[in-house]
Amino acid sequence: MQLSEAEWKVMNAIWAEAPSSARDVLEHLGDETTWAYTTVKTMLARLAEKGALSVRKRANTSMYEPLISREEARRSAVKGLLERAFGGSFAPLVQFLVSDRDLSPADRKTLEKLIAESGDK
Amino acid sequence: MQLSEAEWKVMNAIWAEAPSSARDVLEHLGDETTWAYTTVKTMLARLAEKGALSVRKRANTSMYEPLISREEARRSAVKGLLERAFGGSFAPLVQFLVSDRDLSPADRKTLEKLIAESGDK
DNA sequence: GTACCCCTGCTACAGCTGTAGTAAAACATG
DNA sequence: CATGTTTTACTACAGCTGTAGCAGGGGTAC
Repeated sequence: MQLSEAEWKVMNAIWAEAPSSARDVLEHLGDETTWAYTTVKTMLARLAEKGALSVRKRANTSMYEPLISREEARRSAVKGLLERAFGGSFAPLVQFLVSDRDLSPADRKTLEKLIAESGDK
Repeated sequence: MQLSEAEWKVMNAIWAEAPSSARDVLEHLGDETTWAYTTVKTMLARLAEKGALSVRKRANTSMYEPLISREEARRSAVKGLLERAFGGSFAPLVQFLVSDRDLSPADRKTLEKLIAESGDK
């Protein structure tokens, strides 16, 4: 499942705390957006319609919960990036990450550490 | 500069060989798409308009060359992914990559090797 | 029970994206 | 040159995305 930018914002809010009402989402977004309440509602409706969220009425308010996990969504997103921009294979992406001049020494350190740990598993 | 899926396809063709005519691009795409010639033309025109390509007429045919590098485009794409899907920071992405269960042993090996090499520099 | 506020279900609408058609100019070729 | 082939410039149009308005139902506080 591919998510658009606005959809990611909403899903991020819901993964952070579920179930969430539209108002919860709006509040969670804080000053990350200047959306109207109804904009959030529209996004939630679209996400529910495409199967990313479930809706359940509690009193008169709809509560939303994720039907897809953050992991799944991330996997799709990474896969999409890989296909569009890196010829579909993994190595060029990693190559790019480690050689990107925007990568700070701290980031590089993080990378090394993570890899080392993953090797230990 | 963010590129859409179709734009990536065209840019990939042009990075592979520039300058390219619309027909060159279409041929380069091969069976990756079933686009009409005019679809390629439309994409090229849009990319030129948004400053990703330059156009120069050779005889009666327009030749296109990249104005942005693959590196730049990749950087933007990775940045976009990072922001939408990984809270904007690098570590979670790498964390995800190394722990992704879709990652083959070969990929993991690649990752380790690349990191090790980058450490050597 | 009326005035207010919140929530819901619709509808709207512009800009972007994918995909292409058409008309007309330019060229190639017998 | 007349005809077929390429190429170009322009236009089209549906679906997706971002962004929101409106009308009406329900609760709440007097």
